[in-house]
Amino acid sequence: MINFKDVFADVIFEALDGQLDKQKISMMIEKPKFEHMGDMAFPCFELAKILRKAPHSIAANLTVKISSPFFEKVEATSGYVNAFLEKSTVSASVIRHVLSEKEAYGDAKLGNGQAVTIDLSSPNIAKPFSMGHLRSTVIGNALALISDKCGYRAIRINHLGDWGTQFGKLIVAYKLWGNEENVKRQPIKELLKLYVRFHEEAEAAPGLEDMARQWFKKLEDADEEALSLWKWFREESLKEFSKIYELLGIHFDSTNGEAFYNDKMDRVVELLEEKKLLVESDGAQVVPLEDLPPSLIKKRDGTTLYATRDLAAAIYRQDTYGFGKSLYVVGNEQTLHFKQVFSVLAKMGFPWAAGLVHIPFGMMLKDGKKMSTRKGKVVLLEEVLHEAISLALEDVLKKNPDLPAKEEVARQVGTGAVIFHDLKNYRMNDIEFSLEDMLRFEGETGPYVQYTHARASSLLRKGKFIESDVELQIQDPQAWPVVTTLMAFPEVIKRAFEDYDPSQIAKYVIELSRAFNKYYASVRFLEENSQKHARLSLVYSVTIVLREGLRLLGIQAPEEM
RNA sequence: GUCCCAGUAGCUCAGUAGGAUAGAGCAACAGUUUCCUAAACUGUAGGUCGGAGGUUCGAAUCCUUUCUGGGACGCCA
Repeated sequence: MINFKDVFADVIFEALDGQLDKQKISMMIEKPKFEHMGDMAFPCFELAKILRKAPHSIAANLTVKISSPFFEKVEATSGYVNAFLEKSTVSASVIRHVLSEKEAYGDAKLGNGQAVTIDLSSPNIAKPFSMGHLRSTVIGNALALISDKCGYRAIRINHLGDWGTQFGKLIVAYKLWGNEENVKRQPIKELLKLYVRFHEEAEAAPGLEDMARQWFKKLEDADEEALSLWKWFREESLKEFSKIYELLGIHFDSTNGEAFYNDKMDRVVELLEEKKLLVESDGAQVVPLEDLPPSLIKKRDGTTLYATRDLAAAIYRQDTYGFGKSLYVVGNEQTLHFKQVFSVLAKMGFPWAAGLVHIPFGMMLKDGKKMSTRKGKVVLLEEVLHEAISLALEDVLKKNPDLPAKEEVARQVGTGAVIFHDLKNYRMNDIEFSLEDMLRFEGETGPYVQYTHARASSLLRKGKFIESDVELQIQDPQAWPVVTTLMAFPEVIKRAFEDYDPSQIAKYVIELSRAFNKYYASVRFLEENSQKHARLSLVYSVTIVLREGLRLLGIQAPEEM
């Protein structure tokens, strides 16, 4: 596809006679605010200083010198050179391109097949999968899909929270108040109940905390009873989590959690000692850092900490996957921790440390506050998903009772709503939990985009459109915003990858849907006339790009709903 | 106390490698279906871009300062 921005930059460059380099010109070109100002604009204010002339006269001057078969008109307006693309030529070029590339449209060759590991989801065993974990899961999954689209090879790692003192507490609570049947029936719910009860009772009986510490010690010493309880809790929890992952359509390449690195910690400490980076401080072993607080490697009692574990994990991942980039999709409250870990790895002399990136995100808040597992104040993701799916099913029954596979479509739409709701906003924003917002299917939502896709698909079906009908000469003026939006897709993908920001794709599919729905309202597609094939060719392009955009967010696009 | 993130319409948010008249959605109100999916579309109303300084031809966007909310600051992860 011709890059029309480059074309515009070229003609400006020539008209300017080398007074500004092409790169600079290209950066200055912007999209005008309003449609009546054309498709691309070049502001002349900066030139005014260099040329010592008024911007509007520079613009007028440039305008006269420009001519290109791709522009139907170029005009000078209040200091800008505004270019209007030759609609029929450009439309034909865009549609031809999308339809020949299909779902490969927008593929970028940034990664050259390089591996990128993505640390995502990472729920804690024996704790409910909360709305908070949803964020890491869907953002991470979208980044994985976007990375693949950009020529990387994404490796999804679910770094399970399957180790730590909480298991001591859990074992104590289970031995005191738990029973096997209840745990088997509803593992997470029951384990959470035990966990919450432990904290309640521990307030009055501090001895419980000591027992918990002892049991965790036993676990670390590979005590048989402790270990078998731990394994069992882990398995049951994982079974529960996999239901959610299945609903969301997410899979992992590795579920090696914290426990996996238990036997790899000593080596890290040795390495740090070899490189003379460890220093004693208040009885603990730390690595001092410039501009950052020191990183704690070993506690006073000789045991390791989470920093040690993350160091071990990073080294293991480099050895195993040879990643070029390694992304950690973890909440922004851990920003300092990752800065420290990355900085220690750099001090250790690993050149690949430059490829480590923390992808922080804002919290899911409830009544303006962080949700607390300990007090049992969490919203369970699985319940939200089921709620969303059953609401979607109600809508399907109401609006499209003859639809086959209603349950599957309801699943796609319900989960689509939940995922999209999370991805549509910039990830650093805190999100106030609102079931009502999450289950909304109208306006700027996942179902709105899915609905647009279904509508468009329906036109192709009813119009009996086939590949050989493709016709590129579209004439409707209302089609133009659709075409220009389609044209922007590859840029959006690149930007989303570079900023690690899936919300840009979410915003894009909304924009494309809006443009298409306006078009839809203005034209009768299935009328038999000379325009039918050209119109449906554009509709076909829209379905391809919407489906691909949604796919990159981890959302499916049903053909009917 | 130090550091990080955020503050834009009643609500949720776009817009932040400075540019033209600050945009959507929700909620409110008024419309659109003998017609391809009304989960849609059209219109009305709604703003001192937290405040104050500064840089600039030009600032929601950059700098300084201040207020508010959230978070992090060594033996939890």
